[in-house]
Amino acid sequence: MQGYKTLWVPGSDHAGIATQSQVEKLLRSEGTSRQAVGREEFLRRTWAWKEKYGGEIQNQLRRLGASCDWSRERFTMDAGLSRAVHTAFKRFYDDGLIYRGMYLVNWSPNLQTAVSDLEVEHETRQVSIWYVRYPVLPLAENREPRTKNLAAENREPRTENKLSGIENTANNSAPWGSGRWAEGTTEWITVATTRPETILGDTAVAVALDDERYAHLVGRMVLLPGIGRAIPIIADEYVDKEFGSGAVKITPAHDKNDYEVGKRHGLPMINILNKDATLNAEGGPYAGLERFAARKAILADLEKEGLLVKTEPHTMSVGISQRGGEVIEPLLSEQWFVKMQPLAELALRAVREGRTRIVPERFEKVFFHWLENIEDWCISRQLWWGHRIPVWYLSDGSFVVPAPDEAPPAGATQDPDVLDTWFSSGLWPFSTLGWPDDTADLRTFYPTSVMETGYDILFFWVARMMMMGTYLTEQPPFHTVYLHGLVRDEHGRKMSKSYGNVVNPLEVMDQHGTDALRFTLATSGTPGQDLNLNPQRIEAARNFANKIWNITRFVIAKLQTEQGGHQQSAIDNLQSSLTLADRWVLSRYHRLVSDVDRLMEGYNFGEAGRQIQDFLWADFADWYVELAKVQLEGDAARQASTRAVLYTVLEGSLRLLHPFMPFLTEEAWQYLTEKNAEPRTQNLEPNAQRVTHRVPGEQEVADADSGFSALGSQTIMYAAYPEANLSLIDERAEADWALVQELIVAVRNLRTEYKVEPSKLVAATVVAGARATALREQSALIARLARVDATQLAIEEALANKPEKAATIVIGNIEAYLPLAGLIDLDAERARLQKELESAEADVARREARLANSGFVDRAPTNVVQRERDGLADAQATLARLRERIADL
RNA sequence: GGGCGAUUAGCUCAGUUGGUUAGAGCGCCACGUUGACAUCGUGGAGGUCAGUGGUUCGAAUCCACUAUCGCCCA
Repeated sequence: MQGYKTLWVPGSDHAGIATQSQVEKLLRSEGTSRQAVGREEFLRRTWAWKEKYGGEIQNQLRRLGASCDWSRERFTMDAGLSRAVHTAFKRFYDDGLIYRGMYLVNWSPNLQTAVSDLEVEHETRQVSIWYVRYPVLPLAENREPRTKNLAAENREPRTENKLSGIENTANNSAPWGSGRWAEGTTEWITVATTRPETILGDTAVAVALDDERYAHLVGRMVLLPGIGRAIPIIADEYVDKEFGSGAVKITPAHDKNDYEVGKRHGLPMINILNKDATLNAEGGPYAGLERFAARKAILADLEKEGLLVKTEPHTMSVGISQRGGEVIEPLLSEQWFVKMQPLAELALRAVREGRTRIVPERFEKVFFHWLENIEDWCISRQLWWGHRIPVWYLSDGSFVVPAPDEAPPAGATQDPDVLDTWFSSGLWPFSTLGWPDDTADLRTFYPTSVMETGYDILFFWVARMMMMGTYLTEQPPFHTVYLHGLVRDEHGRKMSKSYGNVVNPLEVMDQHGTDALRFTLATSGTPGQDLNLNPQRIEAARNFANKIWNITRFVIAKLQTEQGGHQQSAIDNLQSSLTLADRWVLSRYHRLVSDVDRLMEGYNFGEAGRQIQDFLWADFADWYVELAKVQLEGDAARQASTRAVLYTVLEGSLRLLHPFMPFLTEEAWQYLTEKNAEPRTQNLEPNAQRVTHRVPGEQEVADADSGFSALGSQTIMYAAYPEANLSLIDERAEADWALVQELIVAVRNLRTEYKVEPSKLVAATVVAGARATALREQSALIARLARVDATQLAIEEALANKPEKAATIVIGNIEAYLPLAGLIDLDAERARLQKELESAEADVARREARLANSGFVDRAPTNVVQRERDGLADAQATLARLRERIADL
């Protein structure tokens, strides 16, 4: 519509975890599992599942009328995009940005895979904190702890049981669980923990550096309950002496902070968990138990051994799996990572330097904060559905990363893991256009222009596209990120299947129409703000659609001439013969076009839509259409000009509204312009054909006269988007017409107050002084719209004898009298006028006070002061006339 | 703990850089089948713009603090 060459590539990612979970669920229902069917069969089943259910979003998009290029639909697992993934991995690896290592990662026991930091949600929970005392070994028996560094030489977490040779040396050999295990102990240190089961993996007890309570114990050894391992007491800056007992157990393989402490002190890292969160052999007597069962068991034993000092309620934040919902387990394992810092720097710079702009701007701060504190990205997933990591291992333990077109070495085996789905989604802006090949699409459409998505995936997706795109293509993938809010239910609750408040867009579209849903979604909120989808609002939008349809029917009917033709005409040559109402509606229309343009440029789509609705309903339908009925009773010239205005304004408004309500406007526009022999756009607006080039990076259509304009008469999609003709914005006409409207509304109001039957015509005398001539020109309209008998409507400069028994209207210097025979009660009329008088007095007083304030007169802009002066003059006139009238009565 | 957002009519929400008496839809009241439209029309009621303080000639709008709700990050 504006002549830009645009492309919207539709498609979807493979949603690795979610999809695999669904297919595994399906397999379970068949009594089998992915392990049982094997990788190949599992992938076959997953592709089949994807073919069956994967198109839902695409179907919704199609129904919504999204103008995607469906011929270019992409899927992250397509061959082309997979090659892009492989290429990107290779590039990052060769450049030293991808590495593999044994680190503490977020482990999802349900899904049995590592997940990234972003896939862990934090939930505040009420838990218990247990105080457990550990026996401190006598000085003589203080032994060197087993020191073992995790580092390179020890990749696999230790899983074998190494308890042999270590038992309780506190002068007794009673076994664990006997209730006498700690007998004879004379010194203790008490630690506080929320996870007693991890005691089994402790490799130290730490106290604060400056904690005098424990200073004498630092360097001593304690005996680990349940296991009998001797571990040291160390001092570390990490410990907060105010927290708990001031002494904390250190479990480097199962806690992020402990991991750091462990690294600082060279502590062994003992992994006590299996992949399914049951305890492994390191769990000693608790091996084989599930983590929470183990917790119970060990607490019971601690109690029995007299080691449980106390239990307190505690509030803490727990990491929850975004997909699985279970508690995430920090687990030491070998994974692939992307070094984030250098990539984050690129993305940060792009936004800081304004090469990419985030709308609304406040999200830039969030974006900066996240990227400035980013940690390396764990990209390997222990899943089958996804892009298999392009790394092959040789029998000697070394590995190679071949290029996509290189064959892996014979006999090598590929890494069994797949990449995080977002790794491939992060390449979307260019992988879908053919990258890494230098394709015509890539040259034409990359970098893209506007990335529009929900703020909830700013980090997951937008930041990764920015980082990966800027690194791999040396330019930010888009110049603008437009973030919308999330759609919630009518009371602001998140839509969820279990809650049953999910709105199915397809059902809404069946019920109220696609345009109603689109218009509601587009106009219910503001950028970046969540939107509560109110069903009543959808109905209202449907009613609006119906209104437009009826307006269009009316206009089309009025375009029929006596000859049976469907007459449309341009307003160009009619300027001189336009009525005040015509000039008013044209002015309002061009003001609207100008406002909509400004709002759209500023990404204020909702406000733009609301203004179009407001104009069409309140100005065009409620007023102009009613006026046009009267004007169409005039002579041939008046009829012709009225038709021209009706046609011009409606046709333009339909184009203006088209992005919001594409189906209705297309249909209405087709009917309205049906008999068009040639494109009307040339006549409608002086600049309508000009193809502009306003957004940097957009591709200009080769030639404004090619195809584009020729198709303009066939579909509204190719018709030019309206441009405002500022010369038609007529302040004077708007002000003059506002007075007429005010008069009409005042008469209607009086009719209602005096309970005049709607069908009854009344008489009226208007005294308008200098405005009389101008108002007289509108008398036919006033008579019809106010339901005044045209033969009994008098508009005078002045009136010698004012009617006694008549209801009075005062608007500034204008008075109107309605001699409502038999209905006027003078007392009631006086009381009514008295009320108006009071409001006018208040108005005058307020304005006088403002104008008496020298600060206001001196410092406010002149137009504001002038408006105040004009308003005061009007109010004073109203006041004077009301006083006069009341006195007369 | 840090940050962000919201708080405006009974409900759901607008209100662009501060500038007449704060708007819309739905709901409510009264009236109405006038040849576009009852999925409608006409008229109306309804708000100390969460609170306090400040800046300003002027604050729903800017600043500070507080309260409540929600979200993000740690």
